[in-house]
Amino acid sequence: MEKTLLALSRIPLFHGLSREELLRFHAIGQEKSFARGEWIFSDGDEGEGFFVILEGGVKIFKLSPAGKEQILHLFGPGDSFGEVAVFEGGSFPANAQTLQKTRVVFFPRTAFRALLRRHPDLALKLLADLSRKLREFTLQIESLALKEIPSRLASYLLYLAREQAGNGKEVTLGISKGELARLLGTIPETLSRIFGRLSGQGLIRVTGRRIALLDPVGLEALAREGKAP
Amino acid sequence: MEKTLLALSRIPLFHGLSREELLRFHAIGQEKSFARGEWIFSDGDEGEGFFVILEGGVKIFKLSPAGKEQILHLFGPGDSFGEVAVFEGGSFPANAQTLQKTRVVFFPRTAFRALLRRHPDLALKLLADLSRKLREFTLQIESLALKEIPSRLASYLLYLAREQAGNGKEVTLGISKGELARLLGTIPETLSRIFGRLSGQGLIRVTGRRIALLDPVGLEALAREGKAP
DNA sequence: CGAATCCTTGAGTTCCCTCAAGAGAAGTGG
DNA sequence: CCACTTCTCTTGAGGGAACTCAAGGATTCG
Repeated sequence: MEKTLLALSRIPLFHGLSREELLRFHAIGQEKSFARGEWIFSDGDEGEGFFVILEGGVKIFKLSPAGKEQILHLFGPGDSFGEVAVFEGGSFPANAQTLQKTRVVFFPRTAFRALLRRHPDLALKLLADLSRKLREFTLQIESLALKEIPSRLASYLLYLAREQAGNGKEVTLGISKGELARLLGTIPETLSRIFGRLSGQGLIRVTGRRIALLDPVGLEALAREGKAP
Repeated sequence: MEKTLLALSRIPLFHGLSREELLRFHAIGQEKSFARGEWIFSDGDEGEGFFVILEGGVKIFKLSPAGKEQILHLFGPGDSFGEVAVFEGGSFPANAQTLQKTRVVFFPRTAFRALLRRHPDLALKLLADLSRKLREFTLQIESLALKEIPSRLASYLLYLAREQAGNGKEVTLGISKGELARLLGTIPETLSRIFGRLSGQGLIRVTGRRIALLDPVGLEALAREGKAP
């Protein structure tokens, strides 16, 4: 349908493609819709292709056998996920679940790879895309291994402030505090205590999902703190 | 020199290239040598290109301001590293240091990208390469966030057993126990205690850098253990 | 307005780290 | 080959950050 074609043209991955090229990708893409909280795929599933988000939000996460969750990525419109299974190994390396009502385009592995061979520019864009994800993972590993939780939270708040530039030093969490805990590698109880502690120190003020960054300099210092050797 | 050309042909990334194609990559590659413990690049450095290891070993790692180290990758002959800076962002996302005397080939960013456009097969190989690294990172994040240290160690020992297949359930650490601690996200003291505990439980026997896996089934169970929700 | 979810707060525990010191292994030079 | 330094590893005692368990408040939503 035409609607999807227009949507595809707005996806960064496909920027710069001619209308004709776009049509080829449109021809192999399949639009799919998911309700809030639906599973798109599970860790270890055979990956028959990858996804590009048109609308909504998706979390990519790992689960421990006992059910503890670690969020790896939060993705929104224009982001792609599941590429790993297309280019290597064949199985998805984590779980994917929607955070809201979500529309995606699914690109089947074989058809996409065949098309990719004839579009070196797109291959370079995908290389950049995977590289960005690798870079984000290095930051997440650094966060998990080398920072304490208050420092991880400060880093995340400053990251949000950069994303939501111009909000006058106030950021809005796009996710619940429970999800945020699972993104930062902790649990809601601990996160709640740390919100309280940082508020007590005058670094932030918490009003529901809105966080006022009262002392950006102090937060920067906290974000930079790391564990001892 | 001819020697490097032969070495290039043995690198998985360049498998399947014709002699002529190989010569083009050989033409832009620069061989470099490093002594043991030398820094190849630092976190945040401008990345003018990437590296392929001919001989030796390299660790990629992050440092906290206080000097705590987290190893992200250990690479050996045939492995490449530093690609992230070639395709996105321009700076290296972590530090790289040799573990032994090491020879590498350096491919300058611009020349490599230009060449890559004309070799879609190589682009697909690089996509597979980056995808494998993304998959490994998901495992490492899972390990750091969802497993306790004994479980991380068991996972690593079983991973080594798979790599060093056929050694009759005995593996050899390719790195010092100190490095292993920094790979698993802990410190030598803790690792030493856990080696002791697992030995006491009859799961392993430690003789210097050689570890006998006395109870693979028990180790599998330990490796699968995860933190509670 | 009640149910369900999300969040907060408290008390107790645990895993792992810090600090400190000694034992062992490995490489160096006489 | 042996004393030497140097690096690596082990062991002990103590402390702290974060987790578990439990229950009460606050939102949200039908």
